[in-house]
Amino acid sequence: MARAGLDTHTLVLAAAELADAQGVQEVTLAALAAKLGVRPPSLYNHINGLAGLRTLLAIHGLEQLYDAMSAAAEGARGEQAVHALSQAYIGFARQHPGLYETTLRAPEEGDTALEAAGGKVLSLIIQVLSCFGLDEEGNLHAVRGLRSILHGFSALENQGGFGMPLDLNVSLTRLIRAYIAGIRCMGEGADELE
Amino acid sequence: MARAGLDTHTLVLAAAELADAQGVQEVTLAALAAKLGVRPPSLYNHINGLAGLRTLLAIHGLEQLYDAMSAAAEGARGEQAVHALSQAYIGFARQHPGLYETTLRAPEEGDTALEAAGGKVLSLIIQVLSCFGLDEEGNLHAVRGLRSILHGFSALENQGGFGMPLDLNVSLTRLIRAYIAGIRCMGEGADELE
DNA sequence: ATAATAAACTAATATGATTAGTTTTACAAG
DNA sequence: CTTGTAAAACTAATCATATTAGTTTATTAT
Repeated sequence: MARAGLDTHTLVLAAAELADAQGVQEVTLAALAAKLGVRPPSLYNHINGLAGLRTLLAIHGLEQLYDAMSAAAEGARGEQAVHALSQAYIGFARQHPGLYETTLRAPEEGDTALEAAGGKVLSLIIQVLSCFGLDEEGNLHAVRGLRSILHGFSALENQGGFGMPLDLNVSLTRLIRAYIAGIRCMGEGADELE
Repeated sequence: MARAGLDTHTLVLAAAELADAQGVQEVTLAALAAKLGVRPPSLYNHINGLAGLRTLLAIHGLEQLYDAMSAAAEGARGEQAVHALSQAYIGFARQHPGLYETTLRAPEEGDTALEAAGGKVLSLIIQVLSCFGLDEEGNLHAVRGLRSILHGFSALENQGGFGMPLDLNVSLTRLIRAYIAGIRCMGEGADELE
C-alpha cells in the first residue's frame, strides 16, 4: 500500500491525456485509476468524483486554449490578429481533441473558476474584434459569430464531418477572411432584413 | 406477459423524446424500456443495442433536419434561400436539442444509411450555395464555412454558451449576412494571404 | 389445429461510479 | 525517538447500466 503520491493536478493531466488519446467517453475513473496504478476509490481523495474531474478538465482546457490564443494574437492587430487567434484555436482543438471537447460543458451556476476560465477566452476574442470599429452591441454579435465559426469548424473537423478531400486550412482561412470582409462590407446600413 | 407491440420506429421516436426532454446522456436502454413499459433486454428484439439505437437516432434526426431545411428553402433563391435554410437549421436544433446532438456522430465506415442521410443534408447546402457563382472548389469551401457557422451557432446556443443578453436571432441573421457579403466582396483576387 | 416465428421474459455477468469504513503512511510536535 | 494526527491509500459493498443466454408465450401462417 505504498503511496502513489498523487495530487489533483496529476489526475487532471492524466485524464487530459486519456481524453486526447482515447476520446472523452473513455475518461472513466476506472481507466484513470488504472493508468495511475491505483484503485478507483483512491481518486476521491483528490477529485470530487467524475463530475468534479470533468469540471477541472474543462477549466484546464480553457486555460490552455487561452494561452495558445493569446500567444498567437500577441502583437498582431486587426485582421491578422483574427487569423492568428483563429488558427491557434483550431490548432488547439486539433492537438487536444478530447480536452477541447470537455471545454464546452456549460458551467453550473456558481462555478466561478469555470466561468472565469471561459470569461478570459471570451474577453480575448472581444478585444481582438474591437479593432473593427463596431458599436458595443455590434461587437458582441460579431463575437458570437466568430465563436460559432471557430467552434463549428473545430467540432466538424474533429468528428470527421468534413468528408471532402479539400485542404482544411484553406477552408478555415477563407471562412475567416469572408467573415471579416462581410463585417466590413456590410457597414452600418444593412438592417433592412431584420 | 402481454406483448407491448413495439417496433423499431416506436423505439426511435420514444428515444428522441427522451433525448429532447432529458438530454442525450439520459437516453439509456433502462430509461427507454421504462418509458415503454418493458424490460431492457426486450429492446434487443428491435434495435442493435445502445450503439444501434444511437445510429438510428442520428439517421432519424438527419432526416427531420433535411425535411425542415428543404421545406424552408423551397422556392427561395440566393441570399434569401441561405437565410431560410439557416433559420430552419437553427430552429430544428432549438426544438430538438437532443435529437440534433445525436446527428453529429461520425458515421462508422460502411454505414450507408447514415452516410446517405448526412449526404442529403450536405447536397442541399451545396445546391443552395451554388447560386453564388463560385467555382467548384470555392463552393465546397463555402459549404464547409456555412456548416461550421450553423453547427457552431446551434451547439453554443443549445449549451448555453452565449451568456450575453442579446437577441439570438439578430446574431444569427447578422452572421449569415456577413458571411454571404464576405463571399461576394472577396471576389476572385483575394488569395494573397494563403 | 399446429408448427414456426417473433417478442417478451427471467437470470446472470461485466463494467463503472460511489460510499462506508479501515489501514497505513508521512510528518510534525513533544 | 516516540507518538498523535491527517492524508492517502485500501477493501468491501451497493447501485445502475448494458448485454448475453436461455426460456416462455403470443401471434401468425400453413
